[in-house]
Amino acid sequence: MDKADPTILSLVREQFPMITESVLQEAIAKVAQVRTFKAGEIIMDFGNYIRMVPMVVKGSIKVVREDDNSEREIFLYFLGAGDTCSMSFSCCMMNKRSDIRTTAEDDATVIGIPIKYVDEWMMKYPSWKNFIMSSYDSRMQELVRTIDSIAFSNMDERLLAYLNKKSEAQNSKLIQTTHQDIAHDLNASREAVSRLLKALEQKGKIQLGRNKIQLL
DNA sequence: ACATTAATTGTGT
DNA sequence: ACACAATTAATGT
Repeated sequence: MDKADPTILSLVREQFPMITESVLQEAIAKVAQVRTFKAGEIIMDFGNYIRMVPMVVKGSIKVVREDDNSEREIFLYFLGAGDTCSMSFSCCMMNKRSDIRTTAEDDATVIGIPIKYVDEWMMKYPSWKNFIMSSYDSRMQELVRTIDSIAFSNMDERLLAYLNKKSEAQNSKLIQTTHQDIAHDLNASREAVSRLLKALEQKGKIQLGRNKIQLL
């Protein structure tokens, strides 16, 4: 057995206070791997098998779904520090390929838990089970809200919700992105996004600049 | 500092 | 959605 990595141990204590049992903290530090991704890098793609369940330590990660046939992509949600990827549970438990793609928004750091432990610890450690369940629950609620906004909201509300989530994920009111990228995430045309953004600017909700959007 | 070019954003149909 | 105009940032001279 390897010994517990002190770096991982302190990361777990800092970012995942929900995990209380120190035996579990040490178990994580023994088996987990730290992985870093540069901004824009693809972490998980469609069709990939999941080997690890990631726990996000730093940066933010964008989760998107691609339509079966074409190149159309649609934004699902962001993961930030302290979050974990609920999709990866269902995938790795069922030993199924990934239905989603995840990319690093910023430079991101995750600690990966090999799937065999994810399962094993469910029985062994109550706080692990609790952690998994509650993050599953909150992700589920967030997904429902996303579906609502796609199904029932106008584009301008969707756009505003997207901007807010992005800002929250990055802990910054200043968003660095292009209209084209937003349009891609929302599965809309770039012109429509530009026009809606300008309308939002005139309502005093945001301030536009090249490659940046300031939330007010 | 100025000109050139590429990328991003704005507008009319 | 398309075509093109205008603006801004980056790069070279």
